[in-house]
Amino acid sequence: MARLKTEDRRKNIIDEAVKIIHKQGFEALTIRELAYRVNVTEPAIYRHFENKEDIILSIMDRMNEFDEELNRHIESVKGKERKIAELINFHFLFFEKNPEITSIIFSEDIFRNGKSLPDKLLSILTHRRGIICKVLEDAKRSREYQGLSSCNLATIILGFIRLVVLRWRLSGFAYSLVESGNSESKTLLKLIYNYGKQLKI
Amino acid sequence: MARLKTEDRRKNIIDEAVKIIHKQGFEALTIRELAYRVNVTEPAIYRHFENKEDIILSIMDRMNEFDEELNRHIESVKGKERKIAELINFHFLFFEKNPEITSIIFSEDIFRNGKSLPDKLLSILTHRRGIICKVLEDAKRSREYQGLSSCNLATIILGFIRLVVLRWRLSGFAYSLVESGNSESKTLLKLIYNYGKQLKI
DNA sequence: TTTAAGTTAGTAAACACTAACTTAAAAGAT
DNA sequence: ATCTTTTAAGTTAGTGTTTACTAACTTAAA
Repeated sequence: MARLKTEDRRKNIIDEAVKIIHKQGFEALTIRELAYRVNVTEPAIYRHFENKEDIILSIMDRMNEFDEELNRHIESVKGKERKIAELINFHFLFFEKNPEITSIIFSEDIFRNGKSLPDKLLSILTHRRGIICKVLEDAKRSREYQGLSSCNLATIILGFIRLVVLRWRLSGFAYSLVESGNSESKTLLKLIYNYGKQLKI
Repeated sequence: MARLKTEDRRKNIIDEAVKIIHKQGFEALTIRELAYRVNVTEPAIYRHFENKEDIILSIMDRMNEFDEELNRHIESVKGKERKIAELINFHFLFFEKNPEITSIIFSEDIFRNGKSLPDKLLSILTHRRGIICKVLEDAKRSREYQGLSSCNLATIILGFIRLVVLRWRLSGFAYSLVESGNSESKTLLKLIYNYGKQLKI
């Protein structure tokens, strides 16, 4: 059996764990299934993780992938005009390219049990919301939109994105999220961008 | 042991099942826990339900409670002016009054496994979306709003509501959903209602 | 007396995990 | 470069508990 250093094996295990959740649902994430997918025996898993909760905490850390990309995106649109449209599009692009991560990001019930999972989840979601609010404040400062509360707008935008993604997931990822999502978002963008124009009159 | 007719016992069992999911999460819904809560032994459960999946299908039927109330609400606002605002408020009122049902309605992953669960879920969600679209078409016909696609608007509104409710749930139902939700929805209503006004100019 | 709901006493399988043993790979010695 | 020792990753062989569920028996209610 080819041995991996614990760093690499941990990544290998979490990669497979995410795949299992994505394809079969959280209930299928057993140590047995995981060991099978990783091609080691069950006890080998415990060489790298203390227990199952430890594994799930590491799965949650995968959400950081998204947050990192989100921050990169935010840096890349500084100075651009339609930051909101770009932000929405970024979400759809990212998720379409990484469907597996939607099985973690949009499945709050997975992380409900355990000692430290709920707190960690709340912290992650709060932090991300903060990022979006800041983007919207930036957009507001550069007059991309006016007269609206940034954080309330964040709720509208994020809620919209979540539902569009959920429908895509429930369809079995059966169509292009980017096309469908951006088509639907025209209405939301219309509302936001034209609200500013109306206020100018 | 006081015996109930199967009709009553089934209701008793599903009531308790919903409570378990709400308080402890889906994972806690074992036949053992359920029997304990109902005050019968495990095999007694099987007098009334074929198997666990049968139980879960019946839990899903509880979503009909909401849809029935939704239809009642729709009937009661016919002819009124701000149907959209009323609709959003209805959601928050209903969920605040029935927090347990949010543990079913907003937990798609629960219903992921099993032979018939995913299809049933999709059917329920599609049907409900259809209802909301119709309400919005009605509102459009009575010029409550203009220039927007009803179904895209439904996505925006439903997505918003879902996220507001999710945050309430994650807070441990720690504040008034009606107050908080309606406060946040002012921005969305502003967008929708003012868009119509802008088009008139 | 009959029926149907409830019980006791299991069943097979799965679950998360441990202890002791094995061995591949890295580190150290020559 | 080669050999030896050490380390850490992987294995076999379990453990105790829980899970969904069944068969046969009991009993409340019609």
